[in-house]
Amino acid sequence: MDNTIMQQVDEQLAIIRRGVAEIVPEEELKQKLYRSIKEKKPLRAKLGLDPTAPDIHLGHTVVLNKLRQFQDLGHEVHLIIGDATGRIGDPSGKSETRKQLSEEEIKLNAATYQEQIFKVLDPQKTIVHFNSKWLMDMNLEAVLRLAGKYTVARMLERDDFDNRYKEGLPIGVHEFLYPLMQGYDSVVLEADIELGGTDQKFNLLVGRHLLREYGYEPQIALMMPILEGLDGVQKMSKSLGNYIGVNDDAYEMFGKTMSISDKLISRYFELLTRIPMNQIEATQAKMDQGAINPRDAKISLAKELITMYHDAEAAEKAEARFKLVYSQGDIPQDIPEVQIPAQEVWLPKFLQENNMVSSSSDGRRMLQQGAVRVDGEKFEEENLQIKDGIVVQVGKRKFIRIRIS
RNA sequence: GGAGGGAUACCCAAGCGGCCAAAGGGGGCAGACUGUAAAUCUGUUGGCGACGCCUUCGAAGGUUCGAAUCCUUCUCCCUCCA
Repeated sequence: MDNTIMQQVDEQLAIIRRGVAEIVPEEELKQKLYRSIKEKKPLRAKLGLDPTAPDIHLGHTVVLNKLRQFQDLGHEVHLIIGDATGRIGDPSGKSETRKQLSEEEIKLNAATYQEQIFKVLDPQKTIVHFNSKWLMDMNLEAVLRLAGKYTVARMLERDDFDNRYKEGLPIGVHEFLYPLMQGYDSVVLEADIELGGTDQKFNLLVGRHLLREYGYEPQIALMMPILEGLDGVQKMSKSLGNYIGVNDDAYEMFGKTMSISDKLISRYFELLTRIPMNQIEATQAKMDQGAINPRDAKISLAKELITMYHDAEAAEKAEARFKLVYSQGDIPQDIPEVQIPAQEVWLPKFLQENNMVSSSSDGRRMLQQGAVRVDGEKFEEENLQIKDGIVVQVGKRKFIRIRIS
């Protein structure tokens, strides 16, 4: 063992370990790193993407950030767009069979996906593959050979299958093939390491198993934690509406970040930014002592995120606007406007038409609950005389400015 | 293939002839408090220019003055047996 190399291994490992949930097995990773440095041969790190949801949010970036670190350490990153697997739909965590996507949809999603992903990854150092290239050409014999590498009992060890099976929910036979296909991708690429969320553990381990079965060195499985959404409890997801999208505008990002739970601050710093760990820990310690207002920590988190996905100037602007609106209760400048004639409007309908409430009944409720303001003053009448430039507000964050047409 | 059980609003779950737009919880939204945080408290949570009307309890029919509730058929799911 060469000590200089060992030192480099430890340095790399320290970076790689940041934020990870689990590395299986870590000892093998060390060996691979050692060999990689010694032979100056980068490791092949793989991430499979299911092109079903074209909008990526910060939850997805947890694993992308990790990949980026691999790139920065000089390793090779292979991105697999699962256009073939997407035809099946990953059964992970699902209680029902997913719908299968058309070729068109997948192409479109894949393009959007890549564009967003390169906000985190270095496109120069990323190799993109479509797994239909090898999966769709497999003949029945090859598929059967692949299927023969795994057993039903082992498939059923998997939590989501197991639960579905126990609860008597249907499991399509084709769904058993999904982890095998994903694992086969690793075989084709001869992956050294595959990344994924903890929910991918089973799939990653199948890949490890298959590499061995096909006579290659098994891949390392590296799992990143699933990021909690804004509520701090449930995982960040689009369908739960508790997410920050990488395409969100700067102000939206700022607002959403400010609304996260305090206990999430350090976690977000750790998993979503490149701020050094010792600095994050120091900030946390100060918050615990009361030396720093958690609000201020959140402001710097928000600015950090905006700088990553937009730029520093946008971050400043977002902060300024935020302070104006919420800390001082003022009405922001750049709010949507509507042109209408000078007249009297019936607010429940008016609010609905401008998407500030979901129905006129809802609008009435808002009025009754004192949630409606006109030019900053609480307004409880149902009818409003339109004047040029007045601002109507519902709740804390919905504004509209009226212009006479 | 046979025998039972189930499907209720965003989710879970009561209701089993009128008092049911449908208990309760979760979630959401709004108000108070704040740091647009958390916790807490309060209100609200189908639609309609509305003290009334319209649509909703898996689907379609039927019984009844009146049905989420009873009957028939159908769809989907579960359990046991083969």
